Amino acid sequence: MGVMTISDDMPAIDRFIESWGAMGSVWGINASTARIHALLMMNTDAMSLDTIAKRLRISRGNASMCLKELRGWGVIRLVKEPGDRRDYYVSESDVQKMFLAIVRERKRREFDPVVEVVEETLRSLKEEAGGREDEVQARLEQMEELLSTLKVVGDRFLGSERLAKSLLPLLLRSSGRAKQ
Amino acid sequence: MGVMTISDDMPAIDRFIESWGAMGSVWGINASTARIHALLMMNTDAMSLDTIAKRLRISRGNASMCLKELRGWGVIRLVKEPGDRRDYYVSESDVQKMFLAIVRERKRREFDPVVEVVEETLRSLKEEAGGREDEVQARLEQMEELLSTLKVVGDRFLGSERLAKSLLPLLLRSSGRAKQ
DNA sequence: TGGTAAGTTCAGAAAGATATGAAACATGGG
DNA sequence: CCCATGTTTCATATCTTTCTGAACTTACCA
Repeated sequence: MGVMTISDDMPAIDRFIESWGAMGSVWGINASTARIHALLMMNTDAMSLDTIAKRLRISRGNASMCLKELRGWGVIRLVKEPGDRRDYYVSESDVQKMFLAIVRERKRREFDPVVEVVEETLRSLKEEAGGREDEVQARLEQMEELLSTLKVVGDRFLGSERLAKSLLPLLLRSSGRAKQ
Repeated sequence: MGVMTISDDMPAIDRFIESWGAMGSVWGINASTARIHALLMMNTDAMSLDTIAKRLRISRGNASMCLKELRGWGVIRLVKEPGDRRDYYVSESDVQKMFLAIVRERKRREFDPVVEVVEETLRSLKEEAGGREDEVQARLEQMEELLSTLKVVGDRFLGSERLAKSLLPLLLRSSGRAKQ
């Protein structure tokens, strides 16, 4: 059940689902969640929880939690068919938007708080060390710089939908590698 | 013993070590490893495995493995004191360079292979779908675009020391799952 | 009402990641 | 050659994350 290995003789759609699952763990989303996401992206028609769970061979409970998470990221949407009590799900169609939504949210809740603490401790260390210990002071400053760079780039990049979207193709073009 | 919570009344240096440990898990390095790294960054003089393990209250075995990993990332260096059989370790002094070394290496061994499989499956899916199914085709193309953008941004970003200051660490977090 | 077909939650099982400590391995002197 | 000292490896323990399945809730309809 659940996650399987990717082999050549399975249908392309399944290979995609599994590889997207692996992709998920690269950017910090668990495999089941990413697999559901992949499945919905490849299905234009809405799917019920039950169908999804059966298709991916995961429990209904797990599917329910994953769908909740995906709803939380805003990358899927619930649709109701009239005269049917079931909840059906479709993927938002703008893939880049989805991607940004996830990255942004993860940054906000995982990256930002940690960086804040590190910065705070760096400040105390600098104070404490006063002017002494050149080498250490230099490293502290380098680290502060690194952190603030990370923060600024992150904020700039993720701050605005428009900026992010227009920035990406720009980088693409100037890299000299024609896309597609 | 080992990892502790960060509280105001502990010395700034320890607060830094612990917070850098947390930072580590944001970009996919386990806490012990990141803590050792922090300790070495804040110590200009070389430290032996034994001293490190005692200082951080972790086992010598664990310390040994973490040091090995850090050597693998190229962010610490082994130095020998004449007339002493012990191995001493010092951190490379350029923090940004270290950071880049880690991110670059993680990209190479975790991000690139996964992206490659996803791309391959996207290609087969496109072929398979032929011209039919507009909506799905459109999504496939969007995803290909997203992937190639990520790749290009990553390469460009990591290719040049100067540009290379962020984005990927935000995206790349492995939770340690996809080793080597 | 009671029955049923959903959806959600959550305690605990299973899987996975990390850490320990002791045994195996190395090496440099006497 | 053997001891002392230091390092690495690895089976096992611990801690964390993910998943399951059953209990619980809700909404509809006869």
